[in-house]
Amino acid sequence: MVFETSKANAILTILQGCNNLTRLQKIQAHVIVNGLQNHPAISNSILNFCAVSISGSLPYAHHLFKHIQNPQTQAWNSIIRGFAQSPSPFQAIFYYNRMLFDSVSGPDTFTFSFTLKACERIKALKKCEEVHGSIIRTGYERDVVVCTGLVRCYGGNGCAEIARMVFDNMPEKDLVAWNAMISCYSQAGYHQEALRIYDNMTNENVGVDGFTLVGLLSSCSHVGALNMGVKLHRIASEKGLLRNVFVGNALIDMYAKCGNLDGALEVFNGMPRDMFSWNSMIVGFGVHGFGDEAIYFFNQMLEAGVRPNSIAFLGLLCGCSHQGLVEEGVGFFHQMSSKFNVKPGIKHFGCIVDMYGRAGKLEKALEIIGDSPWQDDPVLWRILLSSSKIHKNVVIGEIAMRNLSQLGAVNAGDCVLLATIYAGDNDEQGVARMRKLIKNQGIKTTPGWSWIEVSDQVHRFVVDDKSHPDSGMIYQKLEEVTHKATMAGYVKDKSQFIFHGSCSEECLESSSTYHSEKLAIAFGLAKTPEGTSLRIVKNLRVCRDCHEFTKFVSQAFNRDIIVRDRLRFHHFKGGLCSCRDYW
DNA sequence: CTAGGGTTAG
Repeated sequence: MVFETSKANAILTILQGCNNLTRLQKIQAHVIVNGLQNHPAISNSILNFCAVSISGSLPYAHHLFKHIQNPQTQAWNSIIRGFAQSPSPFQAIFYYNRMLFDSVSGPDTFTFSFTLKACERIKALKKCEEVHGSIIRTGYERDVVVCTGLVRCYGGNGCAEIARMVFDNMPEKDLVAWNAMISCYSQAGYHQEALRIYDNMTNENVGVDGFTLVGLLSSCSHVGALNMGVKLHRIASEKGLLRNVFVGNALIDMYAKCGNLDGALEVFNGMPRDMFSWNSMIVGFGVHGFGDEAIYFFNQMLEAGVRPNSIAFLGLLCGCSHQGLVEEGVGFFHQMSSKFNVKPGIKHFGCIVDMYGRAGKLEKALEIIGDSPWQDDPVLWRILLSSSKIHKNVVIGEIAMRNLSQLGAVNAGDCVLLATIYAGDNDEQGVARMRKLIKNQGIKTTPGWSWIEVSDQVHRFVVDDKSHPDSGMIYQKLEEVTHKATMAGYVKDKSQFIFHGSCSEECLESSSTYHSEKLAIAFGLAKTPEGTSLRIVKNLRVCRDCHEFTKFVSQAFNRDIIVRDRLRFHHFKGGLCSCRDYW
């Protein structure tokens, strides 16, 4: 077929400036009048606009595509890309399959990129592996962009190790590829690995941008790596990235999660803000138990014209609950639906149950669960059990456990909580029953660990850890620390296994010796200058013995020790803890 | 002459 080149070129130019569908349809009429509807570049351009542009129309693109005879690779790419970024990415896979099996046009790097995006979004690991195979067969496995897509796709499907293998095999890596690897680790929870990638990166001289910093800062938040975070803050400042909201928000979160709310506030005050910025501040105050501040920031957010979403309320309610602001919390809870049109989710109900429970109103907490749509979920019952522990209430504790049991959801932590309640009631048989339950039912325990950051390195410890290179020194130091703490008044909880108030799942892992945070504390004391604060992050809740230990250590060594456990922050200072021994 | 990487909660 012969086309009139000058007319075709004119139409292509007009198409490039097209920004809405009505206009496109007028151009299309023009195309038909001139007999150019089968001109490849023109039909591709129209198709691409419809499939990809925000003002396009995917259903219309779908319609157009059906009428193309023998679509070329570019046309397939447009339709695959359109569906990959649409609410139904599986359609992209459908077109990819058709392209491979029914079409003479072969896939290229673009095809693979878009298809991988779709696999990532719908979590299609099998398809990802299959596409990976095709990439190797067609010889595209050396392409940086395609490999970056593979890294993300494997990472998003929970295969960080395979993502890393693809990454390591890339013949050349640019900044985007490095950033993808960092965010893959960070989102998969491999925070130490994410931070380690940064060291490799600096050796390779690829530079750093906002994306790099955001991924790294997110990992710093999770492991409480304040020193590293501060270093990244400095880099952001040098590179003029402090006005980048993504970077700013990641910094706010990092400071808040590392227990430095002043730092968070300082960043917050010096940047353009969006909903994330407000939420990070509110959540930050909330998890530290500063309800008044969370409420203040919530109101400021409203004044700034930002509509609160469910996360803002989560932070707000968490703060109210930990500070004991029951009336305020319940008020906000009702306003969620009545005033802000935010539907309370299970987590919000959890805050309310916790709020009443913590305040000692256990019957009211029980009533809330009964009125909630989540009686069949273990989460709320578990919170009730935890409240029963704080108030040593055997009756409600047993009700909570019975419900957990009926749901088949009893875990080791639950048994420990109830055993602790029994122990406080001097019910040795009750404790023995819980111990037996765990043993006979083979209930799984979560392995406990603690992180501590010393200079730029994050060190991780488990119970009775001997794997650290400085292990010998650490145990020696621990003896000294225990001795000094004892001189200050610490009495070791000698009972084996959750008697007389020990209450962490970590107590199940070992009948004696040292929980992970004691090792982290000893290491921190040995490796940091006198007077500096120690920051520890652990994945389980602190047990009574370690809590007492840390209080006396903070006094004996005159150190602030900030422990972030699974649920909240404990600021130890001068022999006292900010949780006032309620947790 | 169409690609790839970003923050809160969980």
